[in-house]
Amino acid sequence: MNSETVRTISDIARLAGVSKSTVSRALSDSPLVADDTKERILAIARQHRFQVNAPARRLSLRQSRTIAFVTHAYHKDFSWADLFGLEILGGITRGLHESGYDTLVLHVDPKDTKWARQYLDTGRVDGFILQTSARKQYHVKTLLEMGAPFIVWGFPQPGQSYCSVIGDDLTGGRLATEHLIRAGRKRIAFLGGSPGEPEVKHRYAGYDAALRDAGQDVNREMVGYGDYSDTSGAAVMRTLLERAPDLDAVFVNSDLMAIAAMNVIREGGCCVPDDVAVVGYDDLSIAAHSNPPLTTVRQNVPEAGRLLARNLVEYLRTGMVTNVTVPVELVVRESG
Amino acid sequence: MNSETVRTISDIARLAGVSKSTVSRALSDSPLVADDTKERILAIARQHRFQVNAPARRLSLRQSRTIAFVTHAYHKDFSWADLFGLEILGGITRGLHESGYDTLVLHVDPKDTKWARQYLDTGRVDGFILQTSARKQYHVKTLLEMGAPFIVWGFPQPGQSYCSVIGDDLTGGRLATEHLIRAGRKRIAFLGGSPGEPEVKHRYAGYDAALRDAGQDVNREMVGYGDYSDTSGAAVMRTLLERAPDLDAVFVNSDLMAIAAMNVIREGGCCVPDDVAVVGYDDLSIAAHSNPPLTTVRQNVPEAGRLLARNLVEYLRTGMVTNVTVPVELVVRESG
DNA sequence: CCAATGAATGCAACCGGTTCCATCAAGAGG
DNA sequence: CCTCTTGATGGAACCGGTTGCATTCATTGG
Repeated sequence: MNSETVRTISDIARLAGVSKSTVSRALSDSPLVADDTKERILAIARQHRFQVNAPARRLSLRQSRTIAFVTHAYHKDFSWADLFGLEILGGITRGLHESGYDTLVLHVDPKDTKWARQYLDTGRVDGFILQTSARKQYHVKTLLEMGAPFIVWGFPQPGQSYCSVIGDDLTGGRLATEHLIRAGRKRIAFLGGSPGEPEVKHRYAGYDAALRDAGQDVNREMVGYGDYSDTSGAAVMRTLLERAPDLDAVFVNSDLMAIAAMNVIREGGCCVPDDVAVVGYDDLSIAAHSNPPLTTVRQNVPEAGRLLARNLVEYLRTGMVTNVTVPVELVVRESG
Repeated sequence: MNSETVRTISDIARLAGVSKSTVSRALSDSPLVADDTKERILAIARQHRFQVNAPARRLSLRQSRTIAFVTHAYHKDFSWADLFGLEILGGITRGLHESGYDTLVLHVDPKDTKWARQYLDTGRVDGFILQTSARKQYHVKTLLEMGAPFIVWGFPQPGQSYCSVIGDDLTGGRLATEHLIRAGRKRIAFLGGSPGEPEVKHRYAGYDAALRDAGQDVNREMVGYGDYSDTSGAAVMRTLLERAPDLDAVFVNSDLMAIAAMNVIREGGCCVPDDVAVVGYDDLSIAAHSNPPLTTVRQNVPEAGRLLARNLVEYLRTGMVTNVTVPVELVVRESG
């Protein structure tokens, strides 16, 4: 028995003395095959370490069982600014693997408009997971128009129907701000992500509500916006300190911006958290290892990734559109 | 002209009034097709935004034009300890994309032995890129035995023939150590990666050679080994400081361990670089943003990833085994 | 005892490409 | 003018699966 020659279901069929239809059915555990026949076929398959040919199955079934994780590097290459993407990717690969899907990494140029057709119409992937933030709405629009299956990390546009997973940003903003208020801070700044994003608006709303509840003023000059990256965090933090040198706390919309902000604060001769308390967002793995360790709002990013995967697969199977909000919690460390 | 109905080369053939053989040839720019016919066919294809079906082509050609990036997370999920993997992945996806290949992310359990057959024998991928460090040699052995095409980040085992890309670790160790010597350091410790790895041995050899050239002693108790992760870096740094409290510099085999080591040094009341100078390895993006910014040996990780991709593709095409050493350079920042 | 029923299996078409080989028309050479 | 070559194209098999439909055979009810 030379197992090298057993590559196709026809080979198995020959060995088992049945037709390839029966082998195909046995391998997919069809009830149409008698139990003893099935056993015999599976035994032969195991014995020869048979693996079904993926392209053939994909051609026949017209599905690839592969999902593309769509991202664009913040800079030319992947860098630590893409740490959020890395952590969510880990959850996605796990979730997809659990569902029998493979994960393709797609680095798209934000200006490119053809990537979706190139991967979907060719049958290379069955759907997309969007995490990229720049021009997200534009890409969503394109995908909706072409009827592509996809799921997004972020708030769905009102009036449009598609799958999404998002953190509870309102609660996140509130938790962070209330924590700072409880710690006795009186002049709490807000360093947001990209202005205009619903997520950022919700976090701001939580911040605003917490301040009002505590009877504190909301001060325009204590609010600034970046783009989640560390460099923007540093720049905006500098502006905030110029405009409001007496601020004693800042709620920052990402851990990376928070870490950069802490460096800026220290450069200015202030101490974290004694002079300025800092609360970040996401609770990436790096938050626990920053100096000082970062107090932050945990989104459980890997779990969010897993949900993105499972809900997209569910959508492919049933067409059910899910919009899930994952809970957030405050993780108190030393920065605020 | 309803472009929705144009999905296959047979559709194009009908529209162009030729056979599907001719369309297939025209699409792959075969010289067997007359130029005017080719033009006509390509025009129709463009007009209907035709894309060839990947599974069908893969089935026919028996190649998937997909490469798996094999990794295992350091911890349960991806974390900043996997930053090296993220940056090399960026280069890999770029290199593969340039060669017309897709990138699959494969999270393998280090104990699993079947992953290679599951992806290669099914025709889901054409080859593997190994970056994972735990049990690398074991996986290499398995892949060699099954004749799988692959390329490795790291030193090839002597006597075995397979593709690899690796940094110039000997020079790297020498550059780092010579820099510390020139800065007047007298008691330079070595905090290595996984003991036994050829890369680590070479870096140690460079360290050793530089010390000897400068007439300095090599001291056993000033040498320790971790596993590249930040946690191991912190632990080993603590041990080194216990064994040799008077050390005034340390050459660390990864940026993540170096950053963790700097925190440990500071905890002990010492100052970086005044009391203890630190030189890292890799020059990940995070090195420029640590506190203080890290002096480190740059490997140009994204470019290494790109080389891994291109050389594996080259191997698939020609069977040519390449073993490339990429140059390293010292990047002087503030930590040492 | 025979027809109807249903379970198990086989046949053949199909998924959408690639490519070997045959065919055919036009031009070259004798 | 006829054969030979050459270039362009078509026909059909093939890649390795899945599945609708036909077939076979044993069982069961009338």
